Amino acid sequence: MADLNNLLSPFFLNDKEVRKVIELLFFSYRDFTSGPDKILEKLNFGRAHHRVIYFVGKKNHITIKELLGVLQITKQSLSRVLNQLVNEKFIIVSTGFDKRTKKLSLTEKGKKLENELSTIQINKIRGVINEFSEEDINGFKQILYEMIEVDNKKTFQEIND
Amino acid sequence: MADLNNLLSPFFLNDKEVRKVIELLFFSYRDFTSGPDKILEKLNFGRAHHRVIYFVGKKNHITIKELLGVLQITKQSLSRVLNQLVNEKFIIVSTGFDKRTKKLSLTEKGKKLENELSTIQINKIRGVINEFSEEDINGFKQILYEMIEVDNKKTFQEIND
DNA sequence: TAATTAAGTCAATATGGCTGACCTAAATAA
DNA sequence: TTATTTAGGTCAGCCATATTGACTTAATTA
Repeated sequence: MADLNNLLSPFFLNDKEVRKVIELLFFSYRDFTSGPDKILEKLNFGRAHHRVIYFVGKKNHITIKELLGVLQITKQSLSRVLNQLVNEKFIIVSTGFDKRTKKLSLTEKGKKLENELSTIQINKIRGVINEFSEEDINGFKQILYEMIEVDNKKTFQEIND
Repeated sequence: MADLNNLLSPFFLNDKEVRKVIELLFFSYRDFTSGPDKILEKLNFGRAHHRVIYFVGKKNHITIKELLGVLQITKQSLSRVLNQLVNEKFIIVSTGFDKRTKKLSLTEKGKKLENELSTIQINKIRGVINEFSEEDINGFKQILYEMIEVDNKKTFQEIND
């Protein structure tokens, strides 16, 4: 009977309940980014710098084009932020096999910052999901994944090859 | 034995897996806000306007101070956005019982826009969670809630009285 | 009456996006 | 081989959203 109920009409949240989810996303995402924001501020960096550092750390030798695909900003926007990171020696650039391309890597200084920023978010997530079951955590990840648009799901898969 | 395993050592995600969660949050939040962003653009509004409209819609007669508490921005930042919304007749202002305070409300025009924006996000969430069990959805909400800082949990509770 | 509170305003600054126009060098297709 | 496409860069200007600091007004509360 319990299964039947679920088969015939999936669990339904009314508008009021769905709005709570909207708010949970807003509040949780803001607090999720606030930790790194404080560290970045001291370096006169912003969240844009964090994203670049994160994804260069994620995929060593990532090209400008790939990075633009992940971040979905214009190259002019990326350029300003990336040049700062290169000038301040958080990132080094080398030439690819295809000599038109450039490969980005974190320097030791960059790795140190990446680690500092990511550790905050990793610990935050770990602290939270520690209290939940494997099923809850898998459900959480799956729901977030399904909220991503099709094209960006591909991007997510690609950076996790 | 299965329970014992869970009791002794809770389900553990290694750094690589937690990093996937970081990315899922980044991608999903970006796509979550992209729908409304397109509509707002036509009106020469941004996400800041959306937030104001959302929370005024959520709590009719909200005061400036309360709104500042929810949004956590400076009153100078709020002022610019709010004045635009008032000038363009999406929001009306009245005086509170305490005559120092102001009470904000959506006009019919404001309600229409609020509905248009929220419907996109409500449908998106509903479309996703439709595929999941009640347990998964509750887990999802609880995990998001636990990611919120203590003080902001209070704010979340307050706006949902 | 004095202090506090809610709200507003002026000015300057920083960040992070955008568009448009234009350029170079390298790879690839005709 | 020439033409086209691709990867990347750059200059200029614009807009949105946030900040800090200083100051004001009016109303409430101590």
